[in-house]
Amino acid sequence: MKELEKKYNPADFEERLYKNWEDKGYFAPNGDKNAPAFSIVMPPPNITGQLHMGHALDNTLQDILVRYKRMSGYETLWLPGTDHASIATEAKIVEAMRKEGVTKEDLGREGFLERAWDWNNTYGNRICEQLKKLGSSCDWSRKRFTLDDGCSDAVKEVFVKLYNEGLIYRGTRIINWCPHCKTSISDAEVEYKDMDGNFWHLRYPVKDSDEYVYLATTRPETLLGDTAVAVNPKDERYSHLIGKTLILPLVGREIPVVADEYVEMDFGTGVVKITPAHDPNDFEVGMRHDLPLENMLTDDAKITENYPKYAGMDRYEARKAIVKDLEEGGYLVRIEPIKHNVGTCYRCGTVIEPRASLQWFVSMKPLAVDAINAVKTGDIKFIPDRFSKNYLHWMENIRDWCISRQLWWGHRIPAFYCDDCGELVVTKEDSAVCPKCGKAMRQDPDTLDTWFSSALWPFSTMGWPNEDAEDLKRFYPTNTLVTGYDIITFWVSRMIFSGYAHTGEKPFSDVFIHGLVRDALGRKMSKSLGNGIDPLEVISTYGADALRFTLATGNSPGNDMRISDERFEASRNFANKIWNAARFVMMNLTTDCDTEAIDTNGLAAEDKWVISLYNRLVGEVRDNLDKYELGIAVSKLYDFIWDIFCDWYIELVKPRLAEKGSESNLAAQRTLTYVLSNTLKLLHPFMPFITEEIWLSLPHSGESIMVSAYPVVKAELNFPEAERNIEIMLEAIRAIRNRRAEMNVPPKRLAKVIIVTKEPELFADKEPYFKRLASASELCVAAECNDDGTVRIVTNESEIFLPLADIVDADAERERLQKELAVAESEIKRANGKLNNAEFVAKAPEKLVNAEKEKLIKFTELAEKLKASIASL
RNA sequence: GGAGGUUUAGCUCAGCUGGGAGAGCAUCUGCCUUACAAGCAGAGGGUCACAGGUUCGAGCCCUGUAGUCUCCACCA
Repeated sequence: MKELEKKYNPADFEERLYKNWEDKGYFAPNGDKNAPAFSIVMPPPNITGQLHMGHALDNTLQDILVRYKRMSGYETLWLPGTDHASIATEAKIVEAMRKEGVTKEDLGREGFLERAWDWNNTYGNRICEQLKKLGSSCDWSRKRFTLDDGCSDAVKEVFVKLYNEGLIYRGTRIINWCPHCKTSISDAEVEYKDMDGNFWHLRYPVKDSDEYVYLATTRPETLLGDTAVAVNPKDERYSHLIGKTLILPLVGREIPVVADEYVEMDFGTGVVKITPAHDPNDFEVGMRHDLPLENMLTDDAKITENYPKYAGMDRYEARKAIVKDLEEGGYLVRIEPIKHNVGTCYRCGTVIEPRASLQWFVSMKPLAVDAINAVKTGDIKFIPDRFSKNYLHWMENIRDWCISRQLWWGHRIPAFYCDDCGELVVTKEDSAVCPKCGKAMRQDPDTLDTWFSSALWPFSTMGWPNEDAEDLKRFYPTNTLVTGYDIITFWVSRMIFSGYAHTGEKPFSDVFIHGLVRDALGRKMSKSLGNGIDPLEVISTYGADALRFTLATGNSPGNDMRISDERFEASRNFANKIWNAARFVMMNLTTDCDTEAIDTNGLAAEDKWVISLYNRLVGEVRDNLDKYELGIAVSKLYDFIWDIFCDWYIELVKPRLAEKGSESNLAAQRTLTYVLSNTLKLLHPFMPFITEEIWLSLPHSGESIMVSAYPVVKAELNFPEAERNIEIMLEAIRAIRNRRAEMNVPPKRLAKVIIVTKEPELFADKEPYFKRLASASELCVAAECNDDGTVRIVTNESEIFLPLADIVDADAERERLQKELAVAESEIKRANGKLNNAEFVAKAPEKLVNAEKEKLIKFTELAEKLKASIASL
């Protein structure tokens, strides 16, 4: 046992405690194979990342669950790791290189990868160190990386497996191309944004005719890639044109008019230009009509050399030039400004260009079946449930997943080509020899979508594909996944189908969804806005516990939250409150108290009262935690600690603490220590540092609060009579304080307190409390009181008289009592109204009807008392 | 175009299966009462967005309207 520093200063101990926990190995599973298992895999932060509020929230919630389960006797694993974040990391490194005047091509693939690994070795661990400051109790000895050998092996295994099952294929499709990142991206990685644009209304001449067809486009430069114009086959306006030939303006190419159901007759002119290489719908039309693919853009969105006049122009530059030429050639009919949605790259914000390209895809429909069932049957639950609707909608309308990326930092696609005979081999081996001609094969240069490896995270980290791996057997499927709603499609959905497809089991049972952290104005925190609050700064100013408390409080599942400095300050003040309460308890400890159990013999009513309330709190907190209501749990702890324990209980026992050595004194010490120590345990998952620091200073058994047992409800700790006894006293004290404050009676001006009650035993021996807490000079419990010049306070259980003749204004007193009488009478009216309502009496639960009856009696008595008081004035 | 969230005190938000509206911050009043001024004791402040409906009873359930935010889809 050691003394606490006078001032709460989290910086003094947080780091020391964390190091101790880690050194003692508390974060690792405790090896108790008889206990039930509980596991969470951490959503791996990107190696490019610095800890931001989103991580802080996500990991705080996970840590709360994990610490709770660990203390509740589960063998617990929280498995951490990092994500190589292929596109984000590569972009970052390329940018750094650009400043040095070096390009990827200068370094070559090997050189670039070397640099990327260096970068990972230097910065990849940074965020893990930051997570430690937050108090995250994850098992760092099991830390994984999506690009480490084990994860890479799992990726190859899955790729080969799905390829052999025909669920991974290579083909030419329209994909989303980011001209800045120079890679394909998946549909999920496209963000649509509202932008101003135009409809350029054009006309294309019909060959050997004076006729024109009129159509509109938002991307006039794609005219270069047109290989047809389409109309609806039922459209009589154009039936004479079907099969005719048009002359493509500016290019002079002859293109056919085709008939296709895809064209809507009512939209625009009912004529659509078809650019199969640059539009997904046009691509489909092109397939049906066997149209050529005319790719008119380079990989950085410049016009290809096939069109010398525009070659090398950027797509927007070309747009201007082409519009100008169309106008000059008489092909531009008019320009109509519109607002429309434009797809952009989720990483860099560049407008994406749909582009026909040879890529690898995962065939999603067959894989989605189990993933849909899992959520429909409740095998996997979203918390809150409403997110399952989002998820299902997405899964049920899923399209094939483009997984190849034209990047170097990532898992290289395990496919090999024979340049001689064109043979393709997909294998886990690092190299391949052509089975047909025996020559060395060339590996596909592309890498996989970064989410391909994240999708396997719950089991690749536990040793899969080795199905005998210890962790896999013990901790998979995991219990809960904690993540934000913004990542359900990217990640959660893909883990779910991958889990079923590769392990035959769900990856997790519960998906606990939280919202985004926003600034005080409700804006998403972002670097570009500069409105981010740095969690590390918050930790150094207010402490990790204050940060965690803030994030856990007033936050309900799935909803966004706003945070600001005032809230951190309030949380820090709470920590300070606990700190001082603990110091007070320790100051008064003269004997070694048992914190695991309490002998309730010889306890005073207030001791039983606080223990009884504590005992109820245990049940409620556990219940809330089990239902993922973390915010509710922590606010109940806050109320109990501050209001009940500090403001009332400690104040109530102060007089007894002066009577050193008495039985009453020892009982108070026992109660203080027991309740404080166990409340700290309840609070530990939320505020691990301060609870440990104090707990270690109190009498305790065991090495650390974090491996102590989470409190359980004990039937023998319910004391309803003591609760009533104390509540009635508190009501009287509150009423006296109230009245005195209203009358501006200074606290130092003491007054005799006379209580008239039918249950005098309730107030026996209560004088010290009224003296301390209600400025009483003495307490008289009497059958009646007719003193003049007294302040009268009427409560349900008693009437209280305060002789303050010199400051009492009889008229004011009368007026006040009249007001209270009016309130009482309205209550009577209300209760009568209910009880006279036959339907209420017939249909409402009996308990409620009885409560109303009791109220009626109470307020009737109260009104009588008030009337008598007024009459006697 | 479709779906969902949200609307509660001046501000930020809780309010768990329908049974008399809560917290923090801010404001006002009085207190350095020897754990804590990062504190203590009090006070004021809400037609629970609006309109209907179900119910004995609605902040909570249903329908509609409006504001706001988000997701999905995307017609050239």
